[in-house]
Amino acid sequence: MMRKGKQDHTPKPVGLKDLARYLGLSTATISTVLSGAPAAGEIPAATRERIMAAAEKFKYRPNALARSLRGMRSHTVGVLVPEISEYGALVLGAVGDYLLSKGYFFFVATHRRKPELLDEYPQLMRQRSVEGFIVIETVLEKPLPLPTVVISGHRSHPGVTNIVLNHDHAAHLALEHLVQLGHERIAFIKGHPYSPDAETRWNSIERAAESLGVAIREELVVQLESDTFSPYVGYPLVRRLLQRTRDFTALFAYHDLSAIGALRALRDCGLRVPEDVSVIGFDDINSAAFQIPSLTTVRQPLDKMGALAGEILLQRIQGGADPVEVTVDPELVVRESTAPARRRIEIPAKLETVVGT
Amino acid sequence: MMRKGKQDHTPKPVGLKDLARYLGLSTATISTVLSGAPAAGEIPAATRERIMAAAEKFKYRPNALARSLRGMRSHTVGVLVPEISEYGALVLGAVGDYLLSKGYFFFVATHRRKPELLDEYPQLMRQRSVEGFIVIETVLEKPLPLPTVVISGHRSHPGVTNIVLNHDHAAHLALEHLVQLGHERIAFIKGHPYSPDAETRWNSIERAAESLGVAIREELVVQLESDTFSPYVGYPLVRRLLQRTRDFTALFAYHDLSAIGALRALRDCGLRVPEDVSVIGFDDINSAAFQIPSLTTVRQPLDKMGALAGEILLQRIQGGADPVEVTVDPELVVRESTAPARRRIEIPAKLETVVGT
DNA sequence: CCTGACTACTGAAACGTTTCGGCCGTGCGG
DNA sequence: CCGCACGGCCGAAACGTTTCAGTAGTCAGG
Repeated sequence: MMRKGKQDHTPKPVGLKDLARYLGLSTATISTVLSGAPAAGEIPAATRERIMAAAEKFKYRPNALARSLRGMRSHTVGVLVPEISEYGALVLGAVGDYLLSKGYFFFVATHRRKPELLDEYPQLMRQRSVEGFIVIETVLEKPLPLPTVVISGHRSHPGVTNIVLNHDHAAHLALEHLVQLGHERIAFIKGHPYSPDAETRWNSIERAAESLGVAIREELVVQLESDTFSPYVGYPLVRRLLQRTRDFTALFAYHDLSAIGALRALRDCGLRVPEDVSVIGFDDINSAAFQIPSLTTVRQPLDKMGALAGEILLQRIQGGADPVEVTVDPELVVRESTAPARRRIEIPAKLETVVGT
Repeated sequence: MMRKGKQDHTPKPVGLKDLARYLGLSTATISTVLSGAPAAGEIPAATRERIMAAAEKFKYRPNALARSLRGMRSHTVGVLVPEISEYGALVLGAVGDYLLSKGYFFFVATHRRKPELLDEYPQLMRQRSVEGFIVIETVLEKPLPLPTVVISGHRSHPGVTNIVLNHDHAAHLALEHLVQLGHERIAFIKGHPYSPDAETRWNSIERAAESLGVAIREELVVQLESDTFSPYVGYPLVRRLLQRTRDFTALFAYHDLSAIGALRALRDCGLRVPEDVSVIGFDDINSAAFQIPSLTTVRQPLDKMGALAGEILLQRIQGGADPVEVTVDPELVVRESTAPARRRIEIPAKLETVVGT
């Protein structure tokens, strides 16, 4: 079914001039009153009310473009995100709610990790007069030309505020949990080389491991490569790991996403979680709780981080405080995918196959 | 750590006037050339190149606000979405990619299903001169004052284009699959009363059921109520259902989300999927494939729907074709959560309890 | 030498606000 | 009756573009 052509073009919206003509006043006066400028105090209440009433009557809506052009304040910020994953969605939602509540709108651009897009979008946004940037899960090669708040970015630049998780704390929470359950041989999934969090978190894990007396064994560490943002990221990796060795009782994944893929890979290889292998994830995305078994994980307060990013950015835009780094704390969420380590069975080599079946 | 005050304010960007002064030309000429207006043909190549070179040299970037104000074209659209769920994220990503590729930017607002926000945001967006709206998964009470494309909205309004799944086809695919596996007693999770898709889909299910000779039993139908967008939506519902009766061999959920919750509820009640109960979802969100068991589902081509919405909206903005409804086709994705129905065990009533244990 | 056509531009208005300096009229003190 | 202060409002510029109607200058044709 089809309609033809353009429908009735919206009737030209009423502007300040129309009101001025109607009221027999100048646009200056009306603008002063309606925009609540301080000078509005000099206008007698009677006139003010006349103006209000007329504005109401004709449903006057100020044109934001003109206002921004004149005032050099656009009340708009740009949000840069690699893609809208479940992680990104949570942060984006929180950022958006905060900004909207403060009268700011925002442009979103997904740069898909392409350097040329990551270059271009901020430029385009600046042409559109955004007042600042929020950058999610993205490595910034150089600082942007406006106030910027980066979530999980991990790169110091002059003029950008980083919001980061306390990874030392996070790594410690997770490993401590495993150690308390008696795990000693722990496998790890490291993050993608391009993931800003990956390196930081890995360093934290190394530190935590050392302080807890856990050995990190080369042969039990695998690294994410593939670029999809489905749980499939973890799957082939863990399959390959299991082909090499099954000599571990716990797996600490980079992600909930990769942990979920790992769950599946373990099961497909005949291993039970958590009886044979404990799995712990990271992030606490919505679906983590609804895996079978439900996923033990380290929660990042993504909503808080998003709201915080919005708050700090607006502060900075208004020329306020200008923190270089803000740290938020993780939380360990224990569910079903972790359990006491299976007893290390000391078996004479010749019996091993028997027990293995 | 803190820095003080506002840092070096971005140096005033160069404008047309600056170029004009530098080149000894008028802003009119420069604008004509740089914006590629048809009249640029009248300017000799030598001058054109001089202008280009200067623009390049001073990194001239036209101010989009001024351009929009003058030209009454903002190259911006507004996107309205209840919240950024996994469903919304996929659509939003696709919409965004399409729009960005065509030089459009977009504002996103999450109305959280609050009527007052749903009223207010379109107004605010119009003040910001958006040229049209894309509305996702939202019931529109009245048409918006600009070209509008609605995804999964199901409400006819003059001037709005609906993009909808072929629900008849979808319902038929799903039920046919179950019937072919021998299922006769099928439980259903109906959508929330406020979900635009819910009613349409339910009607389709009724039609499909009739044409396939499947009886829909009142006592096997439950309806979503809660408003979270985690898989938890399905959980308590299915628990309650199971308390009433276990006399069904398959469950057709409204959602993948609710299906995932159902998986968990079934397992918690000691039922195996798919051996005891087959489960089929809807949407095919990313995590559907990575449940254990992986979820059989009816896929909605969300990315396609998003891109389509963008495409149609831009067409309409340019005064082009104006379809009232566009239908896209679902696809059945068979995974592990469905299997042949367990044999109906004909039991004398007196033995029932025994068998039940 | 005048006319007209063409080339290569320019001037200025317009888009819808905000804002600052100024202006007019009234009332009061002197 | 004059001057001044003040209340109440207005004019116009400015924000950075686009675009339309010109207009100087050149050149060919008559």
